Amino acid sequence: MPASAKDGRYHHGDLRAALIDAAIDVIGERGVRGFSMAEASRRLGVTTAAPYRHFADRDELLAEVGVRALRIFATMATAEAANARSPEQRLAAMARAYVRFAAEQRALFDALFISGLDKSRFPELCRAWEPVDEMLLVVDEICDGDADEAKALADAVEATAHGHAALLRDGDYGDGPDAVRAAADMAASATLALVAGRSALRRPAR
Amino acid sequence: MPASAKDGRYHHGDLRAALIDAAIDVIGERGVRGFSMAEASRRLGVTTAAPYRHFADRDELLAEVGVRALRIFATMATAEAANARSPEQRLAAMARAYVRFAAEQRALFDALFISGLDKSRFPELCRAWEPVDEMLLVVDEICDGDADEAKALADAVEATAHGHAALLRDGDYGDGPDAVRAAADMAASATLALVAGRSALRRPAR
DNA sequence: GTCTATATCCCGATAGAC
DNA sequence: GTCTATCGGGATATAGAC
Repeated sequence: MPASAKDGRYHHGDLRAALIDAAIDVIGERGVRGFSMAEASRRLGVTTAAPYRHFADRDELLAEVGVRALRIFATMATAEAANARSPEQRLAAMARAYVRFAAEQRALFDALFISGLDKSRFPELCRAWEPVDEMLLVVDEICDGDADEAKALADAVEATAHGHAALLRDGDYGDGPDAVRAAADMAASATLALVAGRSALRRPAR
Repeated sequence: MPASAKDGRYHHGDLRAALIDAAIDVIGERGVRGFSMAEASRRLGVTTAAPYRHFADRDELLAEVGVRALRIFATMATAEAANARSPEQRLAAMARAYVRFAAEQRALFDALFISGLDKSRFPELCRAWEPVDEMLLVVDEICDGDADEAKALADAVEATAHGHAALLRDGDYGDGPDAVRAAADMAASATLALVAGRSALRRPAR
């Protein structure tokens, strides 16, 4: 991460950081599509040109929001997994956290997944996935010894968690806390089902 | 594909239908974010105000694209499932079709899932899901008699298929035909794993 | 009832002054 | 680093031609 602005001599000590915060606020209130550089600038009392001294374009700011999103998700997942007794339960807890993250940090989830951002443009954002990948290494304990199966299980669990989170975000499960709980439960039990049926992951599927 | 626009002058034969086609073309070439009413109008040789005689706003046109998307997906899934011998294989074929749809009909998938469209605003679009839901009723044959398990399995399979499709679209599995094949295989085998481990779907996940 | 012409407002982005 | 000024473009609204 490039160093942010120095201590505050100007209107904003750290416009760069303030823009990231403002972006999250705006996305939270109006959605990613309602977010604009202009709106963020307005909230911070700077002109619409000011952000471009810190971010090449709108997407670069969104990517920075994405980096923060992944940090927060990793924190949530770690906390959720802390109480789990078995590797299977840890995996299920991660899936649950994925869904809760989509619901509780909607702005961050949206920046990451429905902003239309081309993530490959931002190496920093790619690197931000690493902690998540590392957490998924629990699969090694589950599949002990079988690396192919472990890899397949990790992929399946990630996709399943993502699917539940995305469909929840899309309104497929309804709205409100009940929908979130339901989606989290579904993701967790689907994860356990994948673990239980994991021998099917290695066979050619056709 | 309906008749294209003559450039210029007089009344368009069926601007409404032409706009839907044009929208799909533009999204295919420039992505959902690159799509605008203005661009579609330009391609059809009408003024930027003309589309608003047929669609209240940009989202209403996107929703219409979404309706077509679901029709085409249902066709693809039906075709893919036609050769399957068992209910399990039909379910896996549907998951495979979901992923292939995301890859082969990127414009339609994007209109549906990464346009940021609020689908609940469009009842017609909600209704367009029905054929998909009906196809998922194969789960009843798999879980025979156990309605709760069948419901849980259908939800899990849909989320898993969606997750693989979304992550493929996001570039997580790389690009090109190999990535598509890999993602489709993963979705299919994950589906079979869910079937195999489905007894875990009913138990409280925590 | 369909489209053109026009006009307003907002946004992304850039250039150059302080 | 930020501001002023500015360009190009897109989303709509309205008025009027056919």
